[in-house]
Amino acid sequence: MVRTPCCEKMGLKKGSWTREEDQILISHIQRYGHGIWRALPKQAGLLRCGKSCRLRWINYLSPDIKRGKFSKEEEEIILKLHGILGNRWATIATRLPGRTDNEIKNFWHTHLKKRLERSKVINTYSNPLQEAQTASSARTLISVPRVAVEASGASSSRNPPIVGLGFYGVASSDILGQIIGNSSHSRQIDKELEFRSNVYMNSHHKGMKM
DNA sequence: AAGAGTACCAACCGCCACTTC
DNA sequence: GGAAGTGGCGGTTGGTACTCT
Repeated sequence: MVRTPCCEKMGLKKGSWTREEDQILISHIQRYGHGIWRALPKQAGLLRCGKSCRLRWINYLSPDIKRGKFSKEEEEIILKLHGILGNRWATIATRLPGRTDNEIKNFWHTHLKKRLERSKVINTYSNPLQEAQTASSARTLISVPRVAVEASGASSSRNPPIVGLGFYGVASSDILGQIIGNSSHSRQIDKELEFRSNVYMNSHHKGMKM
């Protein structure tokens, strides 16, 4: 299918947003709502493409957004959910009110990823045998269902097979088996992941209260 | 003081899923 | 059923601020 370009390149502004542009966007959305994003810039009198407006609003201008540093608790939630869900920033963001997928993604790449890598290195040096055993057992659990899922067409660039070690190995024998047998694969995998992250969040909150 | 290297984050791009006709 | 339009997502980039030498 041939797609029309997101925006006509001619005359549309790119790069950082100015205060004036922000104000125009905010007041337009407050007055009329965003409606169809692609039509919004023209209606609001902005020389931006709809996508750019949407991103700006969702990630920075929306009143629901919580700015500032991530708390320890938030960090922990991101780490755990990333272990379960992989790079599904949007799904992870739904568990962190006020945080956007972009913010979480940036935070992951600039802080948590490095920290995780560092701790991995430390663990490897401190206990290489255990590391090797863990990796090997993880492969055993993961390899079979992953191959099957891929062969069945359940994986895609949007929903790649999950490589996080969280619950995936546990899921391999029962639920994934059922999923592989069905036709609407990725949705079910999503639901499964959704469920598991909910389970985590519930247990996490219970744990926090204790 | 200044240049180089690094960290951070806002924004863009391309792709895919969903909806509408 | 399929083409076309739109929204949303994740990966990546580019600019700026900060730190180090």
